[in-house]
This record gives sequence, structure tokens and C-alpha cells, in this order.
Amino acid sequence: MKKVTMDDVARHSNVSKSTVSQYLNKRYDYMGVDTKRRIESAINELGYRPNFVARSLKQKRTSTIGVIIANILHSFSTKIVRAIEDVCNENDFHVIICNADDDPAKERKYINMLRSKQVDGIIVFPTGGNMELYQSMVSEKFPLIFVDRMLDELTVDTVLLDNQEAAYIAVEHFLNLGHTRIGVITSSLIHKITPRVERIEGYKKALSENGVPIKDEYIKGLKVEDMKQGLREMFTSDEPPTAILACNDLSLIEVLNYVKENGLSIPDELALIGIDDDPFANIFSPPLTTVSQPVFEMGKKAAELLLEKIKNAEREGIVQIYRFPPSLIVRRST
Amino acid sequence: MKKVTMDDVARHSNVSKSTVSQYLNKRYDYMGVDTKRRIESAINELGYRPNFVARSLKQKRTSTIGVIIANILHSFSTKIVRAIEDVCNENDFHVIICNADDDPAKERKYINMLRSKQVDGIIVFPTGGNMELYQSMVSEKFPLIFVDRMLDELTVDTVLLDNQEAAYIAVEHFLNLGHTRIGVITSSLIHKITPRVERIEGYKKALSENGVPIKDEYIKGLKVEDMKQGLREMFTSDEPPTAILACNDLSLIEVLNYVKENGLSIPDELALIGIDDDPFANIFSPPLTTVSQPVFEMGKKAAELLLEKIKNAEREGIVQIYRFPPSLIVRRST
DNA sequence: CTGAAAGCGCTTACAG
DNA sequence: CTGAAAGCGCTTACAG
Repeated sequence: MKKVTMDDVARHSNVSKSTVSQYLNKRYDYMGVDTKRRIESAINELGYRPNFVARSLKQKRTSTIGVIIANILHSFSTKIVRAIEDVCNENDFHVIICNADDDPAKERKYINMLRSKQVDGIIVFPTGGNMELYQSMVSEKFPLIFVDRMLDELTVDTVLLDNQEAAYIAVEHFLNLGHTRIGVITSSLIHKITPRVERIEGYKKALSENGVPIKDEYIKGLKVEDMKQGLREMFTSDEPPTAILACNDLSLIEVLNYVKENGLSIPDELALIGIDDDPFANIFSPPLTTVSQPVFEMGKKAAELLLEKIKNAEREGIVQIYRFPPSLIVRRST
Repeated sequence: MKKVTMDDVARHSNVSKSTVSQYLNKRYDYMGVDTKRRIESAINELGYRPNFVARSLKQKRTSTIGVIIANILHSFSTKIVRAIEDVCNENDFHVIICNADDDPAKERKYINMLRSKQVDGIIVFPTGGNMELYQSMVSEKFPLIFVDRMLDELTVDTVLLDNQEAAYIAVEHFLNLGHTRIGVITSSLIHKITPRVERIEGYKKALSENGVPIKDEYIKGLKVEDMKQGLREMFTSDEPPTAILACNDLSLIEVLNYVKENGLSIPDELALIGIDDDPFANIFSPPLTTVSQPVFEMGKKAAELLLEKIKNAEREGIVQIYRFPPSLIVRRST
């Protein structure tokens, strides 16, 4: 099964490769009608399919982008990827997916491989562990967009949620309902992952603006395996919280497990809000009040920004942080 | 910012491009220690990164595969993708993701684009709507693997669940608990999507083998928007089912909604089993009995089969159907 | 309106 | 042990 190339098409239609190439690139300006027809039928007869690798080599672009996410098993990543893929498809771009699993070494390997493959740009949920590498891409003006996390020492266009606001509106809702003993739980804070840190900030801000004292016992930033214990501490204290904000899916599940195991009733004994509007929130009993992010819009924006950068590689854009507004979806857990 | 090429490295280290290439491909056999060192330091100094596009053109392989799934928002697809990506990463392959959304036109476009990009192989959840195209890939011996769905007119290696068994063990469990009025609901059957059809077959087989008559009123293959109505019909009949098997996530959610709206209690008034062990099944109240598939193993197998095929392009392998065993996870909804 | 030629950045027989 | 040369399949300025 010999591969058919442009040369075969040229021979078959008695023109030169140049002309075939013009045809393929729809530069018909000066092309004879007959030539056009001959090429067309040769292509069909031979079942010719252009080789994009050869074209890419010559044109120095691949119409392919890379996306490095934390983990595609997280519903947030999945939705972002889907939105990116849709935008890329409309623009005849392809997307290569990589799971860095929050591991800087894996992230570095992927970035290097993607660049070796000559992708035209990269969208990354940065681990934060490869500052020099990010920096070098910035200096080279390689098209790069960050999603979900901000690295403030770096000037990279970034798309993320207004995390502070997300926690703020949740806590405000609790306060309006009369709660003052409000707990918050999220994943480990030691790596200063943007959304976690900012959500805690928003939580504190809402409390202090409303004159409610901040108690450290109510604030838990823990690894998943320690959450159960953390919750126990919080709930067995003298003044257990009457409301709790779960800052992401993982901690929400831990809270729900704790609630079930200890037979607490929602919302009577404990009011609950989760950030990240997972599908199951709505079919849970009772349906859960959540703060949702406009995930598809965020993914779309990231893709559009990247494609824009790729088109205007040279243009000296102003680096921007794109904050998306969260929204409170009140259901029956508050 | 001029890109540094192999030529630059060669000049910088006073050797020819050939030698640099040998170095990069670790063919050190006859290479002088000093030469090696010079090349090495030139690469580091210049920050040289090989261009895989050029290499691919010459070598006629890209170390990239394409994966065409129905929709990455489905948790089954996501897990398969993740498993594939892991296997590929270990083998230094990249994966391009495409969502065909069960649309044969989209599928066709993607297959053609992927082949133009010279991917080394494709894994696809076939829509079933492009038989000639699949057939032509088979004839060309282009590495191809099907996942989740079987097209029996075609000889393509396929990885899928033993769907019949999945429904069978669920129904058997119901029967053992004394149920005889057992309903089943799944998505539309008109396109003869393998898992749907086979699960209904398994359902029927379990009933007839146990001497329970099959009633068409208990069998619903419907589009999502019609499911609510279908459930109403089933439950308002003279002899409403006391147990129901939801063949996929979508129908499970519809059943749960119906249950909630009509205040049915699970499992007392209705026993329920879902196929596809979605994470929420376990935190639902009550936790749901499900039939789970070994999704990661399936994705892993698909990737391994494809890579194997790519390595031994010429070997005339026997086409196989790989069936994976489901398992019943008994929780509290039965 | 169309073609000859150079070149994209590699790899790979082959020669020495 | 290393290099000169050809070639992978395209595109693109340029000539005519």
C-alpha cells in the first residue's frame, strides 16, 4: 500500500507540484478551469490525502495546541477541555491532552515534548513548580495561557474564577440565614494553590466585614486523608459550626460522608454549601446549595485567547488576568 | 528569537549534522568520547530542542495517536481517556482527543484530519455511521481499535464490557431477592448501539432462564427527554415493577428524579440497580447498588493493543473481541 | 496561468 | 570513528 503524494497527483493531472499545492490551498486566482478539474479528479481517483507533517515542517506551524491539566478525572478539567476542544475544532486546530497530576517533573516533561512537537501554543493549569521554564516561554513569546491558577511573579494571561467572591457569596448567604459559627474546609494549603488560598481569603473577608470573629478552629486546609479527622475536631469542639463551606468536590464528599456517618441532618443540624457545582449536587437528598463557576465560558475564553495569540504572534499584547464571576445556586442544604 | 537547529549544534561542536543525529538517537557505538562531550555541551549552551516534525516526516511516524470518543463529559469516556493517556505517556506517545458527539459527519472529519496529521493509530468509540471509512482503514492495515461498541460486519479489534452479563447479574440479584416485576430502562435503541442492545438481551436472558415472563411494558429504550413519560407509564400500570434496572447514567438520573418527585422509597417501594458505577452512587442516600465495569483496564487494554499494532504494523494479527467482566456492587438500594 | 528550484530540519544508507 | 549526499512531502518566491 504505497502512500500517494502530491507528486503522484501532479503527474496524474499533468501539472507541477506547485500547481497542485496552489489548488489545495485554494489559491485559484489564476488557475485554468481545466487544470482545476484535472487536479480535482486526480485527487479523488488516487484518494490523495495531504500530509500535514510535511506542510507543518515548511510552514512552521502545526495547527495543534497542547493542554496540560492537573487530572482529567476532575470534572472541572474535563469541562475546560471540552470547551477548548470545541473552540479548536471550529478553527481546525487539534488538541493534545496531558495529565500532569500536579507533578512538576511530569509537567516539565510534557512541556518539552509538546514544544518538540512544535505545537503552536499551550494552555496549562500550572503546578507552580517550573518557574524558569514558564519564564523562558514568556521571554520567547511562545503562546501560553494559564488556567485556574495564578503565578503572580509571572506575566502570563490567566483565566480563573473570582475565587474570593465565590467564598464570599457563600458565607454571606450563611450569615443572612443567621449562622455565625461557620466552618470552611479545603485541600492542603501548603502549596499556595490559588483557588484554595483565595477562597479562604473570601471566607475571612465575608466574616470580618460582617463583624463575625474569625476562628482558626473553623478553618481546615487538609490533605484528603486527614479531612475526616479534621472534621471530627471541628464538630466535637465546644462550639461546633452550624454551617460549613466545602471549597471543592473532594472536601464536599468528605463532609457528606461525615454527615452520613454521624447521622447529622441537613440543613437542620448543619447547613452546607459546596463550591464547584458537581452534577450530583442536584440529585442529592437534599439537593445541595452550591457556588458554580462558568466553566465552559472559562475554557472557551482560554482557547480563544490562545488562538488569538497564535495568530498575532508578534503583537505585544498586554497581559491580563481574566476573572470569571461565580454564582450561588440555592437549593435545599441551606 | 531564531530557532536553533541541528545545524547550529553541528557547527558549534565542529561535527556534521549526521553525527549530531547519531548522538541524539543514542547510537554511541563508534562515537569518540570527546565528540560526544562537545555535542552535549553545544546542545546545552544553545538550548537545542529537536524538531519532531522534521523527524516525523523522515521517519514516517509521529508517536502520536488519535482518540475519538463520543463525549468527554461522560465519565466512562473520561476514564478510558485517562487510562489511554497513561499508557501512551509511558511509551512516549502523545494523544489527540476528539469529541465526535455521536455524529458520523464529525467522526469522519476527525478521522480524516487525524490521518492527515499522520497519527500512528486511532482508537475510536465508533458511531457506526462510517462503515466505508472504517473498512478502508482496515484494508490499508491502518492501526485501529474500537472501544465500547462492536460493528459486527467489520473485523476490528474491539474492547468492550460483557454487557449481557452486566444486565444478567443485576436481574439475577433482583430475582434472588424475590422480585419478579422487574423493569429496565436505557437510551434509545434505534441505532442499535451495542451496550444498550446487549444489556437488554442480558435482561431478557436472565428472566427467561428463570421462568419469569418478559413483558414489553417493562422495557423502555427512550431518548432522555422521553424517559420521564416512559417511567410514568411503567409505574402507573396495573402491575408496576418493584425493581428497576437503569442501564446507564442518564437513565439512572431520570429514575432517581422520578423517585424523588413521586416520593417513592428505595429500596422498600422500589429496588434499583444502575449500570456504570458513577462516583455519586456511593454517596447517594441510600447508596446505590450498581454494576461496575473495569474501565481503566479496558482503556489500558485498548492502548496496549494499539501500540502493539503500531509496533508490528505488518504482522497479520487475528482480530479479537476483548470482553471485560462486570461486577455487582451491592449497596443499599436493593 | 504554470513550473523549476530551493528549502523546512531532520535521518540514514554509504563511503572513507 | 565521521561526513557528504539524498530524500521525507510539502510551500513559496520567482521567473517566464
